[in-house]
Amino acid sequence: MHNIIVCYICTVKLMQMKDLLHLSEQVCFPVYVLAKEIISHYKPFLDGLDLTYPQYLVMLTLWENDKQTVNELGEKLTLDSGTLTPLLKRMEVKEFVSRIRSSKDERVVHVSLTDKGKLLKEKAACVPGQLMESMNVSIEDLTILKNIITKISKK
Amino acid sequence: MHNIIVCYICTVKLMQMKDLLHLSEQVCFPVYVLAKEIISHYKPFLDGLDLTYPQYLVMLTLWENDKQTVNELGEKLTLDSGTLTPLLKRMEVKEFVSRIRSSKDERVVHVSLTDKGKLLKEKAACVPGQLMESMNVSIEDLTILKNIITKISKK
DNA sequence: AGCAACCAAATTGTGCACAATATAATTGTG
DNA sequence: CACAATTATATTGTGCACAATTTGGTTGCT
Repeated sequence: MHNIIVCYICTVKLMQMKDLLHLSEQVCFPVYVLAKEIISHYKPFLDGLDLTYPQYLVMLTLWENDKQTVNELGEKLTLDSGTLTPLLKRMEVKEFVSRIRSSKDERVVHVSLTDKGKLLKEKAACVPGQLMESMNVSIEDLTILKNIITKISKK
Repeated sequence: MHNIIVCYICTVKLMQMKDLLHLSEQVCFPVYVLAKEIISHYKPFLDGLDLTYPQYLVMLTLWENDKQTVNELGEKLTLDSGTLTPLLKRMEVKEFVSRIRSSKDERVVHVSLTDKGKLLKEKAACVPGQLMESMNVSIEDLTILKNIITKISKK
């Protein structure tokens, strides 16, 4: 832990103005690569559940709070209807969710878990643990990553 | 800086088993969102260059080292030919790159910058600075992020 | 030389991701 | 009550991203 901190401080202190232009390139690209890496680590476990990563995110959201509108899902996952509508239709074909248009306001579509979708939660329970093992990362590192992203993203 | 470090240590110490189980979701989802956020911050600047973010990555790679094979680009950017071939064809139509099949080994395609592609480097020089301003993030935070991702990704 | 491995790109197919637009329903205002 | 503004979802079009397969070329082995 201490070594990491010393490393941060040294890196920051040693940075010259010249490097400033270069730095943002070297930061944004690794984030983009890491996101793809993470999804590829999920893949073997999610394959067993017949879910893609974005579909898994929808299931996580619904397991936490069943019956949500497309809009609510989109806000929580930062996805628009152009992405969610076809994705949810594929999940409906697999019978993990049902899409029911509201009778009160017919513009609204409610997305709910089917029994099969609810049951899948048990099978998915081991995914986080398996993932952590597969990524082979320490809790400390993950926590640092989580905190720094939270700080940067909250803008 | 010191506050952040104290915060990490406290967070790690205070974590409960229940939180540990969901740590992967608390990290992986934010990474996925941050990657999308960064690309959306690039968009207004890259629109002015008539480049998408993955196309910009190809240009960065070629500006650093002109004339590379599809394979070399794919390794540096972690993209396969199914992604790169159509992407490079679109960049060829825009006349930023040329694709020339090797005469020595006709399986190999060399990708080079056109004059227009080389000239674009001047116009792109201000992108990193503009992006930093648009994201409104400190160099210290970016450095921490970069270091922790480098540590996690190198596996 | 002949032929099996191997290799580099391209192709095909599925699934996001998002901008722009369309459609239809609801709400607010005079 | 009419009607403009707003809202929620769907649709369309473009561009990745990656797995699986194909095509054609090269290399190594006997």
